Amino acid sequence: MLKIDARLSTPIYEQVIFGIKELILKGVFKAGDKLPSVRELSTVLTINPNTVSKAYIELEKENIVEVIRGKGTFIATDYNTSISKEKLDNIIADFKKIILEANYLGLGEKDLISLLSKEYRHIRGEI
Amino acid sequence: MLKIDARLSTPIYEQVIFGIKELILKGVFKAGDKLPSVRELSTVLTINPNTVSKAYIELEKENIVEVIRGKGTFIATDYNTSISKEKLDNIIADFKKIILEANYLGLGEKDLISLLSKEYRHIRGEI
Amino acid sequence: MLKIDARLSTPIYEQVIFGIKELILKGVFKAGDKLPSVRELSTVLTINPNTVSKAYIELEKENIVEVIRGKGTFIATDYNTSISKEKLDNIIADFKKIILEANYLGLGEKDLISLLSKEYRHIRGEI
Amino acid sequence: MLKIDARLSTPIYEQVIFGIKELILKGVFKAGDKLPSVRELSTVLTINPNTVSKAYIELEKENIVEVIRGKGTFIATDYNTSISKEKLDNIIADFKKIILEANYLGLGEKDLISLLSKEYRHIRGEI
DNA sequence: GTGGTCTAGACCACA
DNA sequence: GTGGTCTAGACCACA
Repeated sequence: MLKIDARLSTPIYEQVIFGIKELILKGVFKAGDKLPSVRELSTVLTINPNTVSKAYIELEKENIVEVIRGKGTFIATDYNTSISKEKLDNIIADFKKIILEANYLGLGEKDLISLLSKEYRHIRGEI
Repeated sequence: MLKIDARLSTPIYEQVIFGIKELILKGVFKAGDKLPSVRELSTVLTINPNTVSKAYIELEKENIVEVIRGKGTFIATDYNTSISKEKLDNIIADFKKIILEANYLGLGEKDLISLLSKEYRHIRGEI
Repeated sequence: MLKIDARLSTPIYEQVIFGIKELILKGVFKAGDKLPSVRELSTVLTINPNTVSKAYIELEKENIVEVIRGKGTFIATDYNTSISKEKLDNIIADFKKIILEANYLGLGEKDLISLLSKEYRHIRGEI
Repeated sequence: MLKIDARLSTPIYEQVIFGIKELILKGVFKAGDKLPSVRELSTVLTINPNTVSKAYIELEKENIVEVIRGKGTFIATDYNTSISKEKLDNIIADFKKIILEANYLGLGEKDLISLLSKEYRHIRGEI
């Protein structure tokens, strides 16, 4: 399910973070579920344990998982969905970059909205 | 017009690249226009000439500007707006990241489309 | 194996690029092999790390090597040998220059073909 | 006949040199013929007079033209076709680069020989 | 004046 | 240890 490609410019630990977020959004992981251990996941993905650990720590900072010593890492039960201005600004900055990039592909506003909706359907598993 | 923030994690040369793309999209720079020289822009932005040069070289590789030795750097006259699969995939991957991120801010499909449209209006100068 | 001559007009980073391409063609480097690190090669060749880095980045853009952050630079496993019109045109333009130059050395078509074949044998190590 | 493209990486003065060499090889210019004046040619090609001048000076160094003060520039009558080791080495080095480049386009020895012959026919006007 | 290459070396993220 | 970014500044070819 979770795929890692070391050749991508996206750091591996970020790929792990997004992979887990995707599995949560798709409902594969639910609140309270136990995540694979650092060692386990690093073995399966053939990546460095430090890299998995870094991803888990980051996910904990975002209140998405809870690390309980001696027991393991679990999907947090209390989602913190308050909108932080910083994160919202990041999304807006990302949209800006995408818009500028799309312009050179001949893609306009309607095209991007269409792509965005399509990606939503894709993640929801409708495609 | 072109602002650089060295504190951002986005590399300075990328900020220059996006800044120029934005000025083109806004119509400030038009096909055939001469960009500021490497030295000039580096002085104005108080960054190193090499950093500006790196941005210009990258823009040239994307066919957005033409570097003419001994004369200067100019906005390309023949836009190459063919859709490359690679670049389209990058946009889709970016959307995916945004969707996953937005989910934890309590933002759904409609919210993101709204944000995207708003950013378009912003770039077009309507806001 | 890889020789750099700073006195040549050919930029050092291009000499590195051609040197590595030659080692690949000769079979010294094979798909998946790890190249020397930027620091290592810069020390061996007594050139600046930035210069080696520039060569590696260029080789990556040509899909000849894969740069994996934190791990190293590797010979690409999936060769992309599709003929791009642009590159083919470059070769033809180079041939044209050579023909014009050869004409003033009293060298004609047969002489050049002979020289070309000889160079092939040389690269294959038959000479 | 003589075309200049400032966007190419080949310096303009070199394009002028090769253009004139080509016109000689094609027989358009013959021994003793007068070349256009520096001003004339720079006006026609809309390039800097210094650039044309640099090309003529270089052609004179190669004994291909003779600059006679107050009269103009003429195609030399005594071709110096002696093979200089330096120029021959340059051609061999160029062939080496082409071979390495061609390898990544999937072109081998026979393909290059074929391309070379084709370019000869093209220059001779057979195509 | 213009961009291209290079050095020497710092600091950083990532694995 | 690995590559990525950046500075400060030199020297060069070209127009």
